[in-house]
Amino acid sequence: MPAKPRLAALPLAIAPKRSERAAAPANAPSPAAADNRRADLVREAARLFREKGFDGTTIRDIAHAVGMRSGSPFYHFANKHELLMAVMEEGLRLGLDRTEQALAGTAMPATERFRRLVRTHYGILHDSGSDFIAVMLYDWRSLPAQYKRRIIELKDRYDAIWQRTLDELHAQGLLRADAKLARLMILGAINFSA
Amino acid sequence: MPAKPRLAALPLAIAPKRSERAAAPANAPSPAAADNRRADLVREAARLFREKGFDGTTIRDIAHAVGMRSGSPFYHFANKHELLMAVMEEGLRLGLDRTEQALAGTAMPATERFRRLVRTHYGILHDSGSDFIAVMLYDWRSLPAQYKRRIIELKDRYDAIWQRTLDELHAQGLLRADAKLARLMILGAINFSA
DNA sequence: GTTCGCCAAGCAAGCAATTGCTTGGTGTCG
DNA sequence: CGACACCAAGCAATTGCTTGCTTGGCGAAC
Repeated sequence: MPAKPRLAALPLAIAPKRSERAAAPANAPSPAAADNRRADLVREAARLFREKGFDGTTIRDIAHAVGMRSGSPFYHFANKHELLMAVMEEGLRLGLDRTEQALAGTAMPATERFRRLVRTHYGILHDSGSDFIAVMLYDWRSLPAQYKRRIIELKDRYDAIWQRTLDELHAQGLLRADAKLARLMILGAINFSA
Repeated sequence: MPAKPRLAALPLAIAPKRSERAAAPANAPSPAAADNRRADLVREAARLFREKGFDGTTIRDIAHAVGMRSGSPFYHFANKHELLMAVMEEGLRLGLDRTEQALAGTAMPATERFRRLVRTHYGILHDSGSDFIAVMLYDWRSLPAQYKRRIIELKDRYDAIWQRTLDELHAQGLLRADAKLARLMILGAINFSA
């Protein structure tokens, strides 16, 4: 890492600081195609990060993988770390969606919910195109603290779903161990398969 | 990483390639003090690798941590990757020793052996000064394939101890699941606590 | 309908800093 | 002396990121 380029840090407030709006598509003229490239970047970054790690992957690698030149990704992301965060965010959002969908519909016994949680979590980790979550496990260290907060918020939502089910099992006497510890160990066991 | 300096790759066979003997202490005149600095490097490297990752840690960081200058560690290790390998090797050797010691002495029932294995493995992961194994879990990706072989050999010895005990439990009907899968999940659950 | 201004998107080129590693020398101790 | 352990200085390559400019397409004004 070249660290922060200290001298160039003054924005001068002249340029519109373009990548500012990357998070808010607003009123794009061709909304469908517009965000495709951003999504391409996130997808390829996920693949490469998983394969070679965050530090092992260069911006040039990612740009090249989607047919851009080395500087162009910075149009969509302010810096490399925001790209990493986008990968993790996408992964968690996908995981949350799939999990909620797996539990949706009519009520079901806690044991069945538990079964589905395990199955879905395993699926999320191993399905094609789900490098996103693996990146979270591998490269969590590389995410600056300021970005971690955003991701933790999402992860808490995911953990809460598990916790609710495990608490229920515990209340029914079907789980002897402490529910919180159990969650960590069960998720640990499944995650380790990655 | 500056990647491999391609041009300098030819050894030229002129220099005695000093760090060659790093792996084989052989007949040092003052054996006690001589290897201390090498051990210092390994210990501090382990701490830093665990904290900031292999790529996130520079040779300068490690050197500074033991009171050396940036080039000096290369007297003890041919390159950064060999230092990483030394960390993992040390960790596994320590783990093996502790585990064998925990099981030593008189024969004991498989359930008791299992209990001790779990306890010891947890201890290895969390005791002070045992960053070694954590580095293996975190930075396995960063180890070049040629070095991986050496480490895998040691790791197999460790796995074998577990496998023997789990097989025994399985034979006694005390473990219903497939023993090999069980080992992965149990170790996964414990490792996840790191 | 064509011209004009404008914007999203990306390119080409390069800067500044970092980083692994090398080389030649130096103090020290047996 | 001579080896051991280390330092000082620096090289070559890499890397994140910036800057100024080009291109294609759109809508409004003429």
